[in-house]
Amino acid sequence: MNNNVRNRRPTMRDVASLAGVSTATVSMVLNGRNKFTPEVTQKVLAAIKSLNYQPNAAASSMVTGRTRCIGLAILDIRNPYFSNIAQGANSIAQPLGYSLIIADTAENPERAFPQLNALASRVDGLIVSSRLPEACIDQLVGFGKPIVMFGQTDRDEAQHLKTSSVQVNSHKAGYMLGRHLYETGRRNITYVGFPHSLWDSYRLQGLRDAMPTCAIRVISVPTQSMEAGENIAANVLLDGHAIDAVVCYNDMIAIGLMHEAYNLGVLQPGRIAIAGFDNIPATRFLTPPLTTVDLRSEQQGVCATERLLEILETGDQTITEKLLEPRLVVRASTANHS
Amino acid sequence: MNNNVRNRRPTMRDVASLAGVSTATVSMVLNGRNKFTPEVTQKVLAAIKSLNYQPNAAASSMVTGRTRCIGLAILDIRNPYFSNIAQGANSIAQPLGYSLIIADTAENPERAFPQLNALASRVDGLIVSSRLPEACIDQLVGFGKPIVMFGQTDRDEAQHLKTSSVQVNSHKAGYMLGRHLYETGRRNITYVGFPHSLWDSYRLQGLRDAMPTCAIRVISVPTQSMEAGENIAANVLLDGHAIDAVVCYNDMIAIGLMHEAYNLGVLQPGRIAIAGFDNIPATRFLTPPLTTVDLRSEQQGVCATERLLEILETGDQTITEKLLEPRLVVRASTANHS
DNA sequence: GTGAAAGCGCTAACAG
DNA sequence: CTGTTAGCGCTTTCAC
Repeated sequence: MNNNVRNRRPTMRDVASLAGVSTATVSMVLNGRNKFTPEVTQKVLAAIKSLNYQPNAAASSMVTGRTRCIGLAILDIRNPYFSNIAQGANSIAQPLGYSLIIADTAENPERAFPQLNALASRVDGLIVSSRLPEACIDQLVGFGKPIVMFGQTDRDEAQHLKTSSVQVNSHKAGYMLGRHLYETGRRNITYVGFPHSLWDSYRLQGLRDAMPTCAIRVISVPTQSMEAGENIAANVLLDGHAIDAVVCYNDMIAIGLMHEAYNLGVLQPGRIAIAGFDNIPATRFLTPPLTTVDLRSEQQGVCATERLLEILETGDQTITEKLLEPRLVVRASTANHS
Repeated sequence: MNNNVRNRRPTMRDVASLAGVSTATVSMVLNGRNKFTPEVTQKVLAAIKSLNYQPNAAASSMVTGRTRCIGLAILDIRNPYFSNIAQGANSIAQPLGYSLIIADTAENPERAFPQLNALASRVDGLIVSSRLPEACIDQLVGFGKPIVMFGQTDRDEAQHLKTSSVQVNSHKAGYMLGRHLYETGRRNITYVGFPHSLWDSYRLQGLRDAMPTCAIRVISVPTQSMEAGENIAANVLLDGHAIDAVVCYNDMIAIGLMHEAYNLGVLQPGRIAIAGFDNIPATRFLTPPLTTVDLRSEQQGVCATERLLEILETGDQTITEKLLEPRLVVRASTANHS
């Protein structure tokens, strides 16, 4: 009556009694602590196999205080920039036995906060990529779970950074693209911005600093999507402004804008340069291929996860800032045929 | 000494003693069970806020036996087909308070099994999209956690389905595309297949059935990526075969192939039709826009999650099959200018 | 080297 | 309507 298996999932106690050892032994065998006699180890393993025993993660978490889950809060999993981050994060987390819980906060922006709350209670630490209200970040920090942010620039009253961060130099990214356009003779630039993003103004400033003698016209779009680029194309290209280059906040917008520009028949190859940011995989396969600045999205995911796991494993709470260098990727969309 | 807060995170007991009630009351207030006097509710809420109390999800799971997490096993989060599935799943799970744990099994195929093991122990149920070895599926089923599969076709010895499933009619998808090509006068088709996928042969058979008098040449690629399409393009287009249409296993392959075809200069608009499957967002923005068959990826994610949550909430273990209808999306890449 | 036992924080009976 | 209490399954000292 004591090693019965009933209908419920087998527990460690079932394994222990079948193997004729104590639960402590089973636990230690599973976690590879002490060395036991091969005989005991064998018996335990055999019992586990025969019962098809699966440890209960919740019970383990409760006593260890660790879930071996990490949370990844991103804006939109369908955006390749974010799915690359997720991929990079997963490539680090998975081999170390950590699972990734992904929270897509765009789905329901007004519910982002409760969602992140729920997330925070299930994970050992968080990687936060979305642009969140400061109050939200403070609250998250208040949970006491380690957080690594992308592009963190906020500081507390004493100008201390609140969390470790990974960022790519947005100003430099804009500057590199600006230089390239300037050097290929472009002087009349329109920047299609996405002011909702933290990084928007840095990219624009980089552009400006690269071509200080040129005025840059700025037009904004409400979402970072191909549709937004498509919708804004006519405004950008057909309102009578002299233009020889359009820089978009990201590749998605650029793709939509470029597509619609050809649709409208206002774009002759080589006349108006088009460029974006991110270097999403599709950019290389467009006609013409799109010039862009690679923001190392996958590497961002890798670095953030490495840092978070380091905090988790070592307890080192030092606030670090990792800065990644952008890479200019010149393709035919900015070629100059004039 | 009894409502001290020490250094650790506050527990429900801290809240209870600060509010001057019992832990049961706190628990019930939080879970919205009984109606308490407004006074008690207020005190509890105030204590929670003042301590910044956050419930411990592991402890709750242990007693309820439910984690409110669901696992999503997909092949590659960077593939828009899969990220759309994830998006659809999230749109259902998130408002109901379920978190999504995403396992990208392509990262490390030989480790897929331990990874899914770890996943299974952390979730209430699984949605499995990747093509997994049958033994792996059996094992997953053996855990006793509800599973919903995409495109499940395996049956046990008695020809019973093992899990509920959501699928899109792949044969019909192929057939619709085949009809379209046939009706626009295409007779010499090359199919660029991805035989590793379960659905590959159904799509091909659908094509064949739509044009029974035409021989279809089949060429395979090893991965479902734009690079694979790019690499195979010369083989497909330059080996002397008469061709007037190329159908690819999916849009990614088609995008790569079409791009390289223009690069090679072998594609005059309207001469050779190109088409794919999935209707990923980028297809609409290509030059020319790509004809494809929409496989309702987001809807697949929605339906699978709805079914899984239904199983979880009602306990209804009936094995169901949900069949989604594909939609042909005709665009310029198959226009006939001859 | 191995077992006994004390909880981890929470929920859900059951009493009151 | 509210409090007491018994575990959920596991890890981890601490004895043996």
